[in-house]
Amino acid sequence: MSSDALTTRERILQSTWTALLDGSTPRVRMSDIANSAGISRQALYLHFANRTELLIETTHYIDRVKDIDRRLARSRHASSGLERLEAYVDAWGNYIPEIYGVANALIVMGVTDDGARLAWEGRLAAVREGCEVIVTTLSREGQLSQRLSPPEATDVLCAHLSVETWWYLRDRRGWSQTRYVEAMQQTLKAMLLA
Amino acid sequence: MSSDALTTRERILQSTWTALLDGSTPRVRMSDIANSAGISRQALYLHFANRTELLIETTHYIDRVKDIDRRLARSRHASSGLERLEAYVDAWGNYIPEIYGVANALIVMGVTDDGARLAWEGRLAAVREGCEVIVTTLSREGQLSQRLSPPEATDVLCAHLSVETWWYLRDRRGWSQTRYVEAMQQTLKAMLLA
DNA sequence: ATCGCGACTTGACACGACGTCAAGTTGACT
DNA sequence: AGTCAACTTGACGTCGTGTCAAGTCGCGAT
Repeated sequence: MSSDALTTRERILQSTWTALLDGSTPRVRMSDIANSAGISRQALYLHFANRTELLIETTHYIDRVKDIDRRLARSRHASSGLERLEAYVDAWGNYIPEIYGVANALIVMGVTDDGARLAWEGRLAAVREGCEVIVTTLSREGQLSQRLSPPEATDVLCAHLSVETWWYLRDRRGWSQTRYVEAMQQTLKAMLLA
Repeated sequence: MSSDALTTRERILQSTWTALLDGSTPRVRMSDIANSAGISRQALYLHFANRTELLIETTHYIDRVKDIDRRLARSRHASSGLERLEAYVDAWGNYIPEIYGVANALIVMGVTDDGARLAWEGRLAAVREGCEVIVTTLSREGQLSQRLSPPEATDVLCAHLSVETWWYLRDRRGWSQTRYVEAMQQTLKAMLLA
């Protein structure tokens, strides 16, 4: 309970995050996390039921530390759909690098683990909601391209903002983070606007 | 050697393919493949060194059976860049469903297995080459958008033709295969053309 | 001061999947 | 009849997850 227990828990979450992020170990093991947190492997299970739960809690920890809500506020308060789109791509596109390690682990685990899959699907659903608001706004303003119905436009927008696309351009093709955001804003506008 | 050995090998490859495709087992095990091929698990290792090699050989088997070269021929022989783009999206977009199961297995394995990662990266490189030809043609014709440099346009094209994007739209959002191809052709044109 | 308790440790074990090894069996060709 | 390749059966080592049991340690309440 006391402040000591909280500290250990947070040390575990922090270790998990950094271990997933630095990528020195391809598949981060429970023992890696334990070592880096300075406790025994078994002690992890005193704080988290299993690997899946630890990963999910780590995403919440990151959200808390990085204050995702504040980042999205600008998009929510934008006046036009176009501004909304740009602000959203900026906020989400710059959030991806923060959660990439955990996201990737959840995606990979999702193949066999229901908990991991559900956790990641929750994330995707949240992103899709954001996309839906943007598309609805654009549509109401008559800005949306005739090529796509609003639901289709939402899907396409969401698909192109995927972690996988970010990873390909940023990691494999060596794009800078700012160029990624900029190009995404431009190409998505070309794709979605009338 | 004789026809019997060949038959067993092909039965294994066929079993691997269908097992990965139907998705009833989340992570296809060597024993699943062996059972479905009607041989013992150990006998698999008489034909393939390990799981990775089996998966890679399966991709080659599918290429042979599905005749990927013939499918891409139309794109290669197209006269204009625009035609090339449309034919390529059609060919590759309709090929994804065929290889999806194996692709996914390779991607997931690639996290820990170098062989699997290299095999899948080879695929990506081949797709990127195709994209590069299209972009070069468009650029030579003066059709390419000013928003993106040719290498950038190639990256963007390749990223949007990813298996992951296909999977999201087709599997998670329930798009039909024809709608996927059609929408991809349209949105990519809007994105890339001047 | 000491008792109890919660946080943590050490060491052992079961399980599932991959991969390996050794000792058969089987069937076709010579 | 003998050989050889393909295949089988059964056992084993390895690695990572998750569980269990028996301890240690420090701290706060009585």
